[in-house]
Amino acid sequence: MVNKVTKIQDVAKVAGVSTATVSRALSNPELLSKATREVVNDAIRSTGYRVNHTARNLRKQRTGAVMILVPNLGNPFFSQILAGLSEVLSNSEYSVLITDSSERRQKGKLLDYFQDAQVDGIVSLDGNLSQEELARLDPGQSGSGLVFACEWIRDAPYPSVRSDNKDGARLAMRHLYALGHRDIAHITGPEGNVLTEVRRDGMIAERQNLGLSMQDDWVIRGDFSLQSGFEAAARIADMKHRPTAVFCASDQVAFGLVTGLKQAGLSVPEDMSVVGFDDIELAAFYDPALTTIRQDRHALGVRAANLLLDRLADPAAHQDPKVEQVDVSLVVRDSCRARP
Amino acid sequence: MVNKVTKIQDVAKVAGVSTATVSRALSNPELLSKATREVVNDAIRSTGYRVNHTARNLRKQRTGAVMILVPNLGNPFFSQILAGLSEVLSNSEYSVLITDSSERRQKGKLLDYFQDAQVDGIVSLDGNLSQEELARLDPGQSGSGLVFACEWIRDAPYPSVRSDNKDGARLAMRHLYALGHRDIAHITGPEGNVLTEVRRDGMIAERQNLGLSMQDDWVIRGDFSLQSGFEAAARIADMKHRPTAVFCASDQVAFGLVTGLKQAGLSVPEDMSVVGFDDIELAAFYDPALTTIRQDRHALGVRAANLLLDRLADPAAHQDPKVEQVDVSLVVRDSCRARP
DNA sequence: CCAGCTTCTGAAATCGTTTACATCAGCGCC
DNA sequence: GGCGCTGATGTAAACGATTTCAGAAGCTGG
Repeated sequence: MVNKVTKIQDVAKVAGVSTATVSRALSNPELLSKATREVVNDAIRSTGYRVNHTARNLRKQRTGAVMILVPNLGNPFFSQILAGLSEVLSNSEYSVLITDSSERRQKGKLLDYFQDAQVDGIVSLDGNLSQEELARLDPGQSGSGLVFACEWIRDAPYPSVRSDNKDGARLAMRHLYALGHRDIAHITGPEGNVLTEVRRDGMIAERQNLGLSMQDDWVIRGDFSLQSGFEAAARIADMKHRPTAVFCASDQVAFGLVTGLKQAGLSVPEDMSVVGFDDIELAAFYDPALTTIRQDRHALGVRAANLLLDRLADPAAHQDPKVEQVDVSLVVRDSCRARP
Repeated sequence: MVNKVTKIQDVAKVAGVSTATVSRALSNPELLSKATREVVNDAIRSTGYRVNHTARNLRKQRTGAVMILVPNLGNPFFSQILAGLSEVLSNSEYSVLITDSSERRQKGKLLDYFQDAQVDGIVSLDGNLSQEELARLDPGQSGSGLVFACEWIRDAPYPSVRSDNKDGARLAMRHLYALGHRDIAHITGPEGNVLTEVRRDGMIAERQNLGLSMQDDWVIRGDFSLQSGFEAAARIADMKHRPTAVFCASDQVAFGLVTGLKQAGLSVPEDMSVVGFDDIELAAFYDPALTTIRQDRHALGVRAANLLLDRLADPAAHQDPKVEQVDVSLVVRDSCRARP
């Protein structure tokens, strides 16, 4: 006894109108007279009718889906952004497809996937898309359906939402400076990443502002990971002119660093002050609780989603590649101490 | 100059065959003679044809999507499971919709969403679905498209993939016992959660096995969160007969506990041994590096995805609600010490 | 040489909507 | 009274695939 699902025909029959009228009741109620509208709505309720999105999308020549491109689904950093994105998008008429870009790239399948990507819009958290990849993503040269969040592509004409990373670097450096530190190292993100560059440049700029000198080996290549912070610790511990503070490009790096330093016999904050970046939840519960730059990742997601929805709703109106900047703030905890 | 997208008609014209033949070349190549097959394939290549999934799905009376129900997208614990799920599913013909169940429930929209959920299958990481919710999810009483991962619903006839939580509890207790601990506390997950119960029961069972006594207040209600571990620390520190070791229901709880104990003047592992559960990435880089029960979250995701795909491919063949158990293991690090 | 198979292909119906166009009634106005 | 306009509705053609059904061609065996 399969409960045949009701379609627009059935509703029309019950209401005693044509399918066109039912359709209009759904999408353009203002076209109908009050009377019919009510009859139809009653029929919809009584039949328990649900619109078939596949059919609607086919007819409307769209997919009803937006894709979110995440560099690495396994990285918890992104989960809050995803939550924000999903919060907005799932209340829209779009469904949300989440895809791990690094994993697909690894399999050489990303391009195929893009070519096939049948979505109305894309939010990319991945700022390392190649020209070729972009070309596939953006077939109609319009670019209106592509929005970046968190990361972005330098000099490319896509709208994006990002944290004020430069200000983050500035805040971190000022905080350390105010505590008396003059010899400050930096562990970067991975090369080629736009966040890496902006945070590094922000740090260098602020360093010059403050009139601080700079040793080349105080900028240490990392990749945002725990492991890279851990490895950097060994190098720092071995320096003969050792910095007294380290500004890390991510909280994970900072955690790895603290652990590594401790193994090398240096304790934080007594022997070394450490500032992170992100303020992931664990920062407050680490030992020592981590002083860091707070990024509002949820807001990043929410705003990117809205940006995309605006563009999809009216592609013409939003031609300019708007860049929205989200404020960051310094969260002072226990991983920094005044220089002795 | 809009590049009109090629449809099956165009391919047919180029290849000099009917659309039916092109369609067959795509879905049932074995029905065609070698010659036509090649002609059609060439035409497909030369036109750059991509099948329109919306049209295909409409005709095939399915949605081409599976939904993943995540209790909380903001919780990093789930991201590895998602990665595993997505790895398998995105290589299938299904696209993946990820939805935050708690967030929707909060808005009272989960039921609406389910009713409307036009998906072919569902993987739920949320074991707290109500009867009503289940009923909506499972309209065709077949249940064949619903699979649980990680969590599950007690006594409900749905297939699921889960870690061997009981064994995890056993391993943790044995480890502590072997180190000489006899007074062992437990911080649980949230009430009503099936993982909470299984781990707690596993601990109690093993405690009896080992002939250990038990103080009521040694089982402390938590909720898997950092905060709850932190709060538990205060209670433990205040006990007059204080345990010498704590088995925590999650790594996050363990982190919060360690931080809280330290604030109370107790250090880990010197004054208290601590075992976590999950082995999230940070466990290795915490201070002290956390001894914990490793769950293979990626495998959980991969196997749940395959379970679902099997069922979708052949609903009849897989009627029994199969339960797959994934092994866990003890990872010994630095947060436990032999009892003095 | 023809009946009866196979094997391959094409014509056309179909999936469930939306929407361009046609129709028709009612109304105001000269 | 006839004309044009507006507002409300219906008819039927899309949207782009899959699939049923039937027919054509090629074989086999008697």
